[in-house]
Amino acid sequence: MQGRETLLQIYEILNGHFGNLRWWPADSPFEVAVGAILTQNTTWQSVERAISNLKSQNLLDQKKLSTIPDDTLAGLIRPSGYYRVKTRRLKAFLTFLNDEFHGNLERLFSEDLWPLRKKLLTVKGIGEETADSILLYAGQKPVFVVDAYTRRILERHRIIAGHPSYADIQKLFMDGLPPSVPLFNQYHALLVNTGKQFCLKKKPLCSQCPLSASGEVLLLNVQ
DNA sequence: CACCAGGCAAGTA
DNA sequence: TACTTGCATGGT
Repeated sequence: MQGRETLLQIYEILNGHFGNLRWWPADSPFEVAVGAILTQNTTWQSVERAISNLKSQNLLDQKKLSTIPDDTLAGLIRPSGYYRVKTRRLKAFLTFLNDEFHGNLERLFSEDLWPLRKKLLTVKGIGEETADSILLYAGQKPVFVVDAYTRRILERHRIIAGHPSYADIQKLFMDGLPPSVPLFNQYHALLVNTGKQFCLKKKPLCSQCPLSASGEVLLLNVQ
């Protein structure tokens, strides 16, 4: 598995195109964690409405959010879609936070990355991407976030073939890059921006994508 | 009208 | 392990 040069090469191309994205704007790590759950299979724009509703009621903290009725919470996060499911998921996370870490995110993030990741994955409603988003963007842990855009971009550019698992793709990046939080943060942001602009499901504007336009050879097959 | 979005869990084979 | 389905609002 070579890849190190290629992955850094891709990063440089995208970074040159988009610049610093300063991603996951939020006022607190707690807001990041809530946003990570709300954004599941949903546009960020929709999530912002939900977050805005919570903020307007001053509910965006661990204590208040865990005590308000499910129906109230559901009504507020409605614009983000799957609002009943996401209500359960938020409550499950808050319960987990209360039970295991005295409701304290600082305490949660004081644990080591991989054991903590494993614990997060036991929470119903927190899967790999959500866990990694929380760990990286809220907890400043050096873990690479893989999402639908990441997979699609890599497939379209034939950097991966077949159907590698989340763990396979994550390993590709983490073996091929230095474990830097700012790097992982910006890289994932770049991939999402690239996906939104050039690699949509129905409109693959690959010819206009910076990766195609660069003329670089980006062939790298995993496995 | 159809299709998609920064997933996940539970069920089935 | 590898599919399939339900969840739901809001934008194109």
